[in-house]
Amino acid sequence: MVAHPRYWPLMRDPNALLPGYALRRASTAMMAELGARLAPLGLRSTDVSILLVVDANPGITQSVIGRALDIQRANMAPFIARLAERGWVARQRVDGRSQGLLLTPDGRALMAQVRTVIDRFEDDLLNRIPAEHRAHFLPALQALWIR
Amino acid sequence: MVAHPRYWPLMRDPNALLPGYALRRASTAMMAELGARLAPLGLRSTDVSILLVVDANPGITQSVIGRALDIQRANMAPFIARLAERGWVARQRVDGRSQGLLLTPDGRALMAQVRTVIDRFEDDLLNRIPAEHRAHFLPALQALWIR
DNA sequence: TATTGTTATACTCTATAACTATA
DNA sequence: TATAGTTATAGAGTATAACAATA
Repeated sequence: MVAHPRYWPLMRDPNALLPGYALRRASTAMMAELGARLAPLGLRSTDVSILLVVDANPGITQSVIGRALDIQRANMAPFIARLAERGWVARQRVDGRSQGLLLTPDGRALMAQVRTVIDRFEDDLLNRIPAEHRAHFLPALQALWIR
Repeated sequence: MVAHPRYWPLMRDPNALLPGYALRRASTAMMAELGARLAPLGLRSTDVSILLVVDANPGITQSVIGRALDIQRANMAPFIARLAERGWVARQRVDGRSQGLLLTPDGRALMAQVRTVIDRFEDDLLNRIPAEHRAHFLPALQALWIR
């Protein structure tokens, strides 16, 4: 009889040596962690990405945000609708088709809390990386998606 | 009148400076790329992760694979069923509850093709990273999810 | 003609609960 | 009592197609 798989003796996982696999596992682990920290604010990570762009670019439209964050127009609609419904984002007419987006006073108050969570999260993430690799992390990632 | 958002002049994206955000964008970009390369083989990236573990650990059960790859038992079932249905993986009794998994001859032939795709993909991924950052990439990622 | 915002829809991935059969 | 495999289901994220109003 074979050893019971529950106590598998020397499990070999070839995936762990593949940068692509490690990238996916690291991403899902960190996004789960971030999601847990944002849940008390009623936000998900995509909400935060959108709010940061609106805050830095008052009057921007959801189409432009979508192109920057690589989110389809069709998928932006419910995100913005939810942020507006909760009173964090306001829409102002740009022309007959477009509406510029702004943070409301409530939205700005929320962002103060968001920044506390994000700063802490990013700090903790970087500190999990051994010091000698830390400075290389962001440039390496950016090379994989920017442009 | 404001500048039309389509031609947004100096769009500021605070997200691009956040390691956590860059990690997510890099991961989704690379997984989309891998998905496109695996599609001709009728495989998705999770199939490949599973097949690599089975190949390296003949007789392993799907529960043990799930714990290694962080896939819920309930979500492993349809993956294994599909791989067995296509004739790439065979099940053999371990005890009344468990079944050990093995690659079939067809499965081994498929793996030769899979390895060609994966080797090329991982090579291309690393080569997109500037040389001075490259060696730091895998150790940094592993620190974020291993253990 | 092209673009914005929107709805509808579908597919994947992920998470939980519950069931059976077995240990 | 705990585990393996399974089914059902629900929530996200993501992709395409289509439409009305507008440029």
